Amino acid sequence: MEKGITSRAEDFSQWYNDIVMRAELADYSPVKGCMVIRPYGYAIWENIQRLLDKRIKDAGHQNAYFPLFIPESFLRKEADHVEGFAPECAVVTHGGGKKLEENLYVRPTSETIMYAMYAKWIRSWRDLPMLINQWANVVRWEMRTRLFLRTTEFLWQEGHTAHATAEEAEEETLKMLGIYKEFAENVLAIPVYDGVKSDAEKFAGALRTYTIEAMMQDRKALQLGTSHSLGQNFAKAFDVKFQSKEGTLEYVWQTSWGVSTRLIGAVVMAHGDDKGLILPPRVAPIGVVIVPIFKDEASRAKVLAVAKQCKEAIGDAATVHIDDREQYTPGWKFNDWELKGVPLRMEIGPRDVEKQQVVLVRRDEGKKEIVAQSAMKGRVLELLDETQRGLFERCKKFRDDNTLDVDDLREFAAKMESPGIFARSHWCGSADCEAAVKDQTKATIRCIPFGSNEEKGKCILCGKESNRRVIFARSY
RNA sequence: CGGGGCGUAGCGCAGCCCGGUUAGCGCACCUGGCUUGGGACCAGGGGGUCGGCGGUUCAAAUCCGCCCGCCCCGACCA
Repeated sequence: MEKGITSRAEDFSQWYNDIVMRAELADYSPVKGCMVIRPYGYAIWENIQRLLDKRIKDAGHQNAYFPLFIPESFLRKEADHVEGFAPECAVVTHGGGKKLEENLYVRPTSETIMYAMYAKWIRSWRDLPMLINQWANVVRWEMRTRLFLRTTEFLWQEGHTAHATAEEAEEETLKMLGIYKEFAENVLAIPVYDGVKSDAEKFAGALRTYTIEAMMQDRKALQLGTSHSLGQNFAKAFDVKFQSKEGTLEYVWQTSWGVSTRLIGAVVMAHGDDKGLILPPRVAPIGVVIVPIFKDEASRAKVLAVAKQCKEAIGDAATVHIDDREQYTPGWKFNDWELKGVPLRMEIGPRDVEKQQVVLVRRDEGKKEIVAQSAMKGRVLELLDETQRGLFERCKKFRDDNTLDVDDLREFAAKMESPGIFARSHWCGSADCEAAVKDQTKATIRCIPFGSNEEKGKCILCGKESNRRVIFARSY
């Protein structure tokens, strides 16, 4: 393995690519714009899936699977939707050597194919709410791709629900956004701003789009997840109706929400350092790596025996890996596991065997700590916990320190350029002002945040009355 | 699609300007030895359509033309 990763300060984009490739999360594929998720990266995704899937199911949803192909006519049924997605779709025109009667679109998202089925399945208010989630791949023919952040094909989950009332659908939309926020903060250790998107940024076909937005270490924003209040737009397009208790025929109110493999990119850019990845313990494929150190066959046997005892003692409380590769020196392994972002390293050498102790080193802080073997398990779990919390706190402080109230456009533009910020600024609500700000500063409205107090002010661009601040940033 | 850069061993590169031994170096890989508390060392070894096609020439990685691919920067986006 080659030494040296581009530093974040030197070139953040290059650093990101170096980490993803060198930590063996993903690799470029023979297909342009597509990536191969390698075993170590996929293990992170599996952890994300497992932990998020539990939350989705606990909230009452069931998993199902719908087809990859969508008839062209389905996509065309909702005007905004087709306008938003059709240009970036892959289209199948031939099958079995023959031209198809109707083109099939490879799903860019599954609203249309799913709601065509909902129309069959929903008859009565008793069938509601319908709460279905799907784990799937989708394809969007993006111009420029970046590993995990934007690839032609990506993996995600998409939840799609149907409700009897607007209120219930709205409640569901916000509930799922809340689950995403809790997941991002407690599992990925990434603090997020939650709020609503401006009309310009909302999902094609939605009434409203809610979002969680995080700050990466280059101070750019990354949208981690969205939850859409679809209203009755799709219900009307797909004729999804139910008979109410009162006997009337009503269109359902719908929601959809999703997060993708982009979350892995977020973890890299939120926590990593110049040595490599730093994984939050809750999603790390390996929580603790034991590096044995020995001089000869005799010490080797003793050290490995103690390593195995430690692994067994920890049991299911954390995932432990013993790195007993013989062709590498301990120093090489230290660097390798730091690159891979394993949150906690345990060193065991002849001295430690002698004194019945182990050496523990947190990945994020790098300080060595000697612990008696008798106290090892408790301390390991404590340190994993502290790492999980520490990563969140560090990330939150960075974000908060770089989130500023800005009321002057010149200052706004200057700070967007360098060092880059989340600007809390007033906005009059007009799409023209929003577009002009983007044009002049490359910053977009990430969200109109929840929980911000009403406050009189003047639009950052036009100076007209505004009654709240919104968050502007440059984004991925 | 516009701008920039790059294609030589698995990876990173030198050689090209100024054509001429057997195409070279570092890392990785294989064998053996010796080592292991922050990226060890020694010896031996395997691996190449020099991105592709065509042209110039006695002779092309090197000069010329066309094509292809990839990466980075913009417009579009989870």
